[in-house]
Amino acid sequence: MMVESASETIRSAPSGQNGVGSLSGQADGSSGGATGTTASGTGREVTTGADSNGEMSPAELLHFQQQQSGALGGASSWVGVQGTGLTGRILQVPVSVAMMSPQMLTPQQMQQILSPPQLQALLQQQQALMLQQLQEYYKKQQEQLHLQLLTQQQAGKPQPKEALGNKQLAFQQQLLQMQQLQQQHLLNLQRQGLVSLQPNQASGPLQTLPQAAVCPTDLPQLWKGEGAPGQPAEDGVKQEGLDLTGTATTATSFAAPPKVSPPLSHHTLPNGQPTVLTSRRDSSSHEETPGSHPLYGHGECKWPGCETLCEDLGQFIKHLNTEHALDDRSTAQCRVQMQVVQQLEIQLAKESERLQAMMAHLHMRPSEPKPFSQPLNPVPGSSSFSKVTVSAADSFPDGLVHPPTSAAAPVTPLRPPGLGSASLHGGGPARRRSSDKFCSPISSELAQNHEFYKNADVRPPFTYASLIRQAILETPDRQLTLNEIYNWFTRMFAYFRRNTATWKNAVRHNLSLHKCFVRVENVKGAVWTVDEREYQKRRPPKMTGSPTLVKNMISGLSYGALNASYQAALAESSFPLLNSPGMLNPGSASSLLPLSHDDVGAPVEPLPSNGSSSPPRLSPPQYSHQVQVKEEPAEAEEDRQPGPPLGAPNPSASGPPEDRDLEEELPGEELS
DNA sequence: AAGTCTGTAAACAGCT
DNA sequence: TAGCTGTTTACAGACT
Repeated sequence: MMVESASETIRSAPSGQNGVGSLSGQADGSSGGATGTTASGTGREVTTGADSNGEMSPAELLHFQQQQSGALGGASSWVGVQGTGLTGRILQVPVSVAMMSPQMLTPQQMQQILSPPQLQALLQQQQALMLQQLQEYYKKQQEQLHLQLLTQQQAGKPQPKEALGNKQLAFQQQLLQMQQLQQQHLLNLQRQGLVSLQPNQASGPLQTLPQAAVCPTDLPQLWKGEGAPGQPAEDGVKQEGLDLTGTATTATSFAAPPKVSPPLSHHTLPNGQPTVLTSRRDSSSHEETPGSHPLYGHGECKWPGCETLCEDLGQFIKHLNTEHALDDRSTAQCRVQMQVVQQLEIQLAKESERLQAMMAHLHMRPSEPKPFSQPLNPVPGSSSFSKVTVSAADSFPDGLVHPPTSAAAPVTPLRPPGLGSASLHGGGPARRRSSDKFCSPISSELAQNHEFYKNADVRPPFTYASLIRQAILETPDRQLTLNEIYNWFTRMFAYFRRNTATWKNAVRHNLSLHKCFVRVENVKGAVWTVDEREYQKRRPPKMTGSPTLVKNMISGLSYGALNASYQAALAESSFPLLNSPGMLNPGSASSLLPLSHDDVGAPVEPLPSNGSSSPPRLSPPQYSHQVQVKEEPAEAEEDRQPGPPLGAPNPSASGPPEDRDLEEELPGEELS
């Protein structure tokens, strides 16, 4: 497994022609990360560690193991947990993505398969799940504590306050140890598969654990508060002005930690359970309405370990004042809750920070920030590619690394295996870009990740030809001047706001080189249009003739990438010329109109309104009919000369006889 | 191994 | 003359 860091790879990159050719290797190398522990191994490790401590009761151990196994249970468990309504706060990563758990795929595969947004969503989901399990566990522990305390009181054997405090202290220690183990497990989960940590980071999480969790030795300090250790915190509570019987004070406000946590991107729910890293929390279950109470929801008391059913708010208030009045028990429970919240906040802050670093490392490796306003420095000699990388975080006011807009959306474009993360790092010629060899439609990808590419210095995983075509097709007239193409590139992709000499030359080169780009002289001067026939034609290998490609497709499907856009692409791929006006109107300018699968879901304007070029779309039956119609001999195919100096570009409308083969193979090709 | 595709660089010509 | 536009050639790397 390669653990070579990205930066090291860049430095060691051979100074080839462009100095970028090696970056694809860098991407692969960085994807592995310092992992090597299987999920099951991690779980065993944690469980064993807890057991060896000897401070976990059998019941607790069993429960903990259940929690662990639930977390390690693989894809079905994940989905199952979500489906059970255990919480609505878990990010809804698509099932297909969730299925790609570390138990099923290698880290490299995960990185290659998952797009940046998917990867982030997956990470967040794991975090959320683990935190949630932690909370669930704490909740159960609090219930036990509650019952324990209740039993003691009902037994008529009131223990001295000190004894009670000591018992709680021990329990607190136990909880914290459990939490540390849980954190270990969480971190291991994160480390083992999805991301690669820098070597100096590899040992970081565990080292930071003691910081994240309150050391048991610190507990007396916490418990001491403003009183003596073990002393019930009643005095302290009163001094803190806490009114446990009040209705306005939440546990959260009470639990404001003495050590202020860093700014967090989370919210703490009224019951003290923080949501994780997202605003997608389920507001339905804990929603605070004007007539509600933070501790009251779903007809029951949300006091930790209580869950007493109350018909209405009034009954709940009564219940709250009677059952949860200011006494030792409530105070102790409050303390526990405070600890829980504090620990979770600390942990969340650390995990959030780590996540940011991970995302930055994986997608927008931070380096010298270069605002877009900075003069571009075209380096004729080329290696500017790998020299400059703008941190995407700089592009966002909140400093967070913003994934593509489809980050957690159920529909995300598949980042095909092999494409990997090469393009993510903006390095090197990303050949075999997705729109050409895989199913991901460029327009769909762009539509979904528009904001991402617009702001992040990430090289789009498409060929120049695909991008040029997309640029042209996005315009109402389906034609652009060279300068307008330039503008589209810079407008749509932050990446192209630099290296102007390089990519502009490439654009010109592609325009001239590919027959699919037709230069048309019109009143505006020279504009470039797309000959869809040529564009489709130029794209081997065909699906029908490439078992390897078929295999790739199947494997791609098996990875659960059958998302909506993909299905749309598949659907349209069955009728690749379905939208081809040229099929309907041979001889017109229609062959320059958008029609390929790439336009699925594209923000493409409706067909031009300038008359002849806006025929209605064909239905599948029509397509089959048009296949025959289009075989009409063409005279203009070879004619790449600019069309008549009219507004309507009309290069070749129907192809030469050899296009028959093309037509027959197109459906399959569309899949590629 | 050969062919193809793609990206990059560069030279060159024509035009404004 | 400089800059832009467009064409062409060459080369390298990845992929089929």
